[in-house]
Amino acid sequence: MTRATVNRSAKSASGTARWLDTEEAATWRALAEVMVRLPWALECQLHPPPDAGLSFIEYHALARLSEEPTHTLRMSELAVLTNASLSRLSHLVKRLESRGLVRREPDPTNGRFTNAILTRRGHAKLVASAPAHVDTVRSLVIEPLRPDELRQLRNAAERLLKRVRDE
Amino acid sequence: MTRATVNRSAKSASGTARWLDTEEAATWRALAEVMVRLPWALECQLHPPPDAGLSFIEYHALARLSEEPTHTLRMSELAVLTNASLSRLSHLVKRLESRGLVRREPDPTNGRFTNAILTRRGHAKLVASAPAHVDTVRSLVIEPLRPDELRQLRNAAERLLKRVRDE
DNA sequence: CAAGATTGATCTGTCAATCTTC
DNA sequence: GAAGATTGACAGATCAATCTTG
Repeated sequence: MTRATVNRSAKSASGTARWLDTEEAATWRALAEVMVRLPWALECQLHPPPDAGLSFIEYHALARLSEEPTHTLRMSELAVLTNASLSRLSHLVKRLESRGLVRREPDPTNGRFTNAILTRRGHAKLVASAPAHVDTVRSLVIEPLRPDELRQLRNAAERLLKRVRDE
Repeated sequence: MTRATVNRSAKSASGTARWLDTEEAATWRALAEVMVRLPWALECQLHPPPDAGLSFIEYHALARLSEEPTHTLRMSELAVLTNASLSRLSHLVKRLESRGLVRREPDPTNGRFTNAILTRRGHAKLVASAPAHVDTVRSLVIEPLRPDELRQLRNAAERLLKRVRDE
């Protein structure tokens, strides 16, 4: 893995190694565990046996396509929207295509672009999966928190994102 | 993938599919993006090229071992502490062992258990990696938030964990 | 036979290299 | 030649099956 091109400037201003205090460490541990367990729980819910389900990222790729009036997005746009690399998305869409959930064709306007298009079957699959998935998100993320706590969570998440995005 | 044994009861009480409102959806999107980007940023920082670094879970496995007075934990205990399956941990520790960072031996007390033991080299590797990693965590998670916001984040994370743990 | 641990097949993601279109 | 996209080799995770010890 040579991911290191992505993140460089991740160093504290001082340069000295200041340790986390008890409270900070507890916060970090809780967040780190959420980052492992919550995605896992959602994968489990979307992948019921016998396995004809969707992975988390497959679900969101279909969902993003369905939000477009034309049910179409360029591969590069879809990659950004799903937080995936173009390479990952290409492999992913190839699999979805082989299942008949998505179709690809070159953009008539500009042959460099590839359009990913949600098929009828893909849309049906999404519609069939969405209610249970949304129920799970509601149950795991929304319901456990009061409205003010939800706002606080959103605030914190957006602050962290701002930092992690422009590293 | 047959992860579905893990999560069953993830359904809203009503059973009807209630959609997320705008605010809820924004919260969920922000959290979902954090769950993708933050782990990735940390992997990048721990895996500098040329790649002799540690993955996030490798780092934490070594860290957990180092917290034990004997630098030793049973495989099954370490699996729980790192939120990994025993199978995943077994593959992982085998790789760490081949790099000389960890050593395995059967528990003398009870041959069914395998002890994972941090080696001198493993400890050195951890000590060498820790400052930059902690700096990154501080920069990406601690510094962007005020103390009260940190407390709110911890509170929210722990509430979500309580729900997701006993699904 | 149950608990702890390991193994092998398979699948998905990463990286680097390549192909195509403008 | 650069941008968009794809490909193939490899690394790591999952699942199911297996091995081992008590």
